[in-house]
Amino acid sequence: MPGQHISKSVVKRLPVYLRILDQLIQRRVDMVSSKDLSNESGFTAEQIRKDLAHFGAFGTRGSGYNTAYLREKIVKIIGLDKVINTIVVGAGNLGTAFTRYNSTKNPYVNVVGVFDQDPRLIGKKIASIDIYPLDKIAAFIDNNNIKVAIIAVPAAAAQKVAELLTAYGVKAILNFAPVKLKVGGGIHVHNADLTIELQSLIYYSSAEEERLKRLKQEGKTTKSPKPLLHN
Amino acid sequence: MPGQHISKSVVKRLPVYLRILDQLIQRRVDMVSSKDLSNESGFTAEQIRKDLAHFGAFGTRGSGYNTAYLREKIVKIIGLDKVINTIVVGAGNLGTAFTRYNSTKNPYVNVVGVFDQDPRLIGKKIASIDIYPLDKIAAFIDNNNIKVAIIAVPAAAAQKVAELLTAYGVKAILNFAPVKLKVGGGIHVHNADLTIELQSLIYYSSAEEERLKRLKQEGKTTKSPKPLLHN
DNA sequence: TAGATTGTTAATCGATTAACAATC
DNA sequence: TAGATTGTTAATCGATTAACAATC
Repeated sequence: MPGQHISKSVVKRLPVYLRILDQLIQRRVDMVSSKDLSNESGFTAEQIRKDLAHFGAFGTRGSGYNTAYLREKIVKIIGLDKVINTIVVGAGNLGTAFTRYNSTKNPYVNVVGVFDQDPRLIGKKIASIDIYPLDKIAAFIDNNNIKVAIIAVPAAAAQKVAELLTAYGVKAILNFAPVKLKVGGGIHVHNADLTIELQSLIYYSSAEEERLKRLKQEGKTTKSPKPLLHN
Repeated sequence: MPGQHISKSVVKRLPVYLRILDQLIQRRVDMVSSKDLSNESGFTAEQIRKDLAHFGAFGTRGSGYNTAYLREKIVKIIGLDKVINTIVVGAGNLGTAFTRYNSTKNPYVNVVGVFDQDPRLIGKKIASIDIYPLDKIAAFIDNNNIKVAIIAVPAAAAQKVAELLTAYGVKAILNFAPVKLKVGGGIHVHNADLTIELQSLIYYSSAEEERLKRLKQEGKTTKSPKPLLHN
């Protein structure tokens, strides 16, 4: 049933399928069932079939999916069938690591420039990618038709950077800064706040029932403080 | 209505509330409404009230939530009311950047050791945290009662590391490696696959309807390849 | 008391799971 | 033909949104 709007959950799973297909193709496996994909991805076979069915009928009943064919389809669905150039804003720990990591691990997306306001970094390189001053960013986005960018600047600077990026045509942002960016309609922001990822994990590291029970106990003695009349 | 099981979506939002409360407290704001929290977080006010109501009644009708009081409650709910020590496995780009980033930006969780199998790194430090050889990890987890760990090793090594960690009592893992980890029941894994985050963003960087239409067109001419009989 | 804002219940929406007919 | 596995429809589940009574 292709045609309708695709949910975020589905879109987030597509690159997982792509990664698995790339691995299978490299191992010269040419057919794969939804059951196999389930084993590799952790998603259920039903869900995988349903996800793919949103875009078309790519499989063969009785035998599964041709890996190369399905890969090609998914690449097109995501939009990775042409060269994708991105920029990283912020050459600190995260920006640098992301740039390096991406250059070796992500065959589909290129970081083509890194931007920072620290003059001492300008002219240096990260994984052979040049670091440019922040005030060159507008021209760069324009000249290179950049549609996707990574924000890896401190929280206080992120909103301004987001406005700069979107003003010059960036449509999608991967945001490492711990702030909710306010962007216009049609702009997609994906938050990758590592502090939050780690903190929410803590919740699961000790028995949750215990903790909630303890909290409940305390609630009986502690009272929610009365609001002060002033302020 | 406190007591029941809390969904993942709710748990993921708690650290966001915490971060905002910390900021408000620092600015000496002492009352905050769900509406205010909504503005800062991007979640709806109704959702925020509902999330908090899972754990108790922390607000005051008519005036909102006391920031210090709510912060204290959330800290306890997540389990951040005592010192949380974690370890990072893998001292490559991502492991190093994460360790540095965490030490300056995450006041609630400490990285107390970094592990790597490369002998040249042993004895060095990252943000004043020692790098230890991988074969010291079991004793370290034991001695320091580590319950949470970060995996930042190559995909091929990640499963083994996960098994090692969980065998010695780690209950929650933040996984940067691009593989689905197979872990036993009761172990929580949070995947932070940066390649996938970025790739799924690409989907939103060009008009989706256009792309899907084009795909549909092509589907009419290209046929799903017949499976070969051999294989 | 009037105004504001919570906590909670009910309605809606969306996503996942189950089931199975279609078909290779 | 028999066995396998897809694609799709129906049922279930869970999460979000809306509405509002409670109450500070």
